[in-house]
Amino acid sequence: MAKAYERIADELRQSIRAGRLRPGDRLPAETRLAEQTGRSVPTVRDALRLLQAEGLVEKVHGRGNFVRRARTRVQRANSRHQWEKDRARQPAEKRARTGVAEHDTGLTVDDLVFHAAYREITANADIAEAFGVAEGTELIERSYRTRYSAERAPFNLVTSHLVRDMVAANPDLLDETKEPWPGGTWNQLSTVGIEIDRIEERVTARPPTAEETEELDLPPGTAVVVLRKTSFDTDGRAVEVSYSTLPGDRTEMLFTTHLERW
Amino acid sequence: MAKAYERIADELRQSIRAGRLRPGDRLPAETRLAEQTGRSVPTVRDALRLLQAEGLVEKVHGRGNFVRRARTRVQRANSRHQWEKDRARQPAEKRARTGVAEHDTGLTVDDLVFHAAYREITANADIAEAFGVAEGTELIERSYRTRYSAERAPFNLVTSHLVRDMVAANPDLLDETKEPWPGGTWNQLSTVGIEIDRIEERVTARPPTAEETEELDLPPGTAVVVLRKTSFDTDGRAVEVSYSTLPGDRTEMLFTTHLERW
DNA sequence: GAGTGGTCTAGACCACTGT
DNA sequence: CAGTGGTCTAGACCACTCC
Repeated sequence: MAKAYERIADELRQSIRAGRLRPGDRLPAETRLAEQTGRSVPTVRDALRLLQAEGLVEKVHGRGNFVRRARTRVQRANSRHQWEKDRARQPAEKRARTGVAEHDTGLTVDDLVFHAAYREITANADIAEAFGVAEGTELIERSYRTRYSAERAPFNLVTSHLVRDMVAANPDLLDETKEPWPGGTWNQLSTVGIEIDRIEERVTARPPTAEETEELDLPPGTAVVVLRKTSFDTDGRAVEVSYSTLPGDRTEMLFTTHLERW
Repeated sequence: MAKAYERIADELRQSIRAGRLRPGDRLPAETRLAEQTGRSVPTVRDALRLLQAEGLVEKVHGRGNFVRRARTRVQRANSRHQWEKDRARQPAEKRARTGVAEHDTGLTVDDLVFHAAYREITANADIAEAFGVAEGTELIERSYRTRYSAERAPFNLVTSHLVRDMVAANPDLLDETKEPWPGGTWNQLSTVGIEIDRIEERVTARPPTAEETEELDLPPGTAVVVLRKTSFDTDGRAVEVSYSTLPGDRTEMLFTTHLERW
């Protein structure tokens, strides 16, 4: 004997899968569903919460419960790294025209809004290990936010770290008012003689913290994807460590691996 | 004025972050928390649900609510592909000794339990496009499950597709009783003259379906990571398409990208 | 203002865990 | 068995949306 809220959820789930309820349609009001099923409103709400967690239903306060539409996805391919590397040595005029975010989304600079902030911090154990330096080493921490002009919430939160001594030869790199920098980090590093040779990216998914839910405007039940990127120069030294927090429901990552021939 | 359940959640969250409640500790009973905070039990339960969605609290029926411990992670690196390719041409005795799952987990074949099942299906639009063949083309669909011997639930669900005509030259590839095949798919394909040259992996995260929650024994609020892998041979032809469903809270993926030198 | 979902109460009863 | 969380009820009142 199944639980009441599961049976209600099953019925609605089937209506959605069978197309009797289509994306964007409003479900019957909670009080109405309670009458129809002969259950109390809280029990109906338990069923709707289940469907919300599955991404099938979206609750909108004051308007109703809706069958969820697929959201536009942002693709991010590791081929972007070679592209960024190539772009870093283009003339300044060409570098300014498009950034890696536009490369990923296929949009122009006018469709996107950036925000950058710099801070000086010291390395914690985790970052120190990634860079292979002592804990407490001085770092530049740069935080980036990117969003569509048309939307309120950013689609990523990026925190990037550089070792201060490694980049201090070019004082402009310590100055946030120079953002956005044409050609981005890759060009910045090239001004102090650093060439990037290899990128390691670690991808995990986890539930969002309360702060991330707020800032990325995540619907309940959506996970965030955390991408930790380490860039190594031609000497095998880690030169940049960054963390990207991405909304799990609208991010697709594409990684291509080339193999040695037999 | 914050909502009651949020205030209760904040208090508990702070106790956990400050270390007054440590991983594995039991929280006060729900009735007890209701008394302490002067709220009803359902309101306390709303607070606990919030913390559960954040991965901070684990609810155990009949025992209590607990501060969640970090779970053991399974790492999966794209260096596994070169490793698998190399292994495919080792002698059979060497191939049998260890598989790619052991390579990822660092365990031996005795720690892991496999289950394989074959089916013959026809290509839907999505898979047909990936293979570059017509819809309705005959495919072999193979489903794999892997779990730790000590645990009930598998840590992945894998569905792999091959075009039937491409592999029919070796009838053993159509026979599920030959599993586990020493050297895996890579060796299987080499028996019909296929060498894999390039791998594309698409990673997304999404809420689990009701079936996946059941089969992977996922705690509520945990996302699944879906990895869609396409293998291309030396002629650039797609020869295998597979979908892996992984529990988001215990999977880390590592991708290394090598770049051209300046 | 009418209709919607969001918060909260007070309590009954069931299901699971450990002793 | 005692103690825990899980399900469910019946309803009050608030907050939001749209007309």
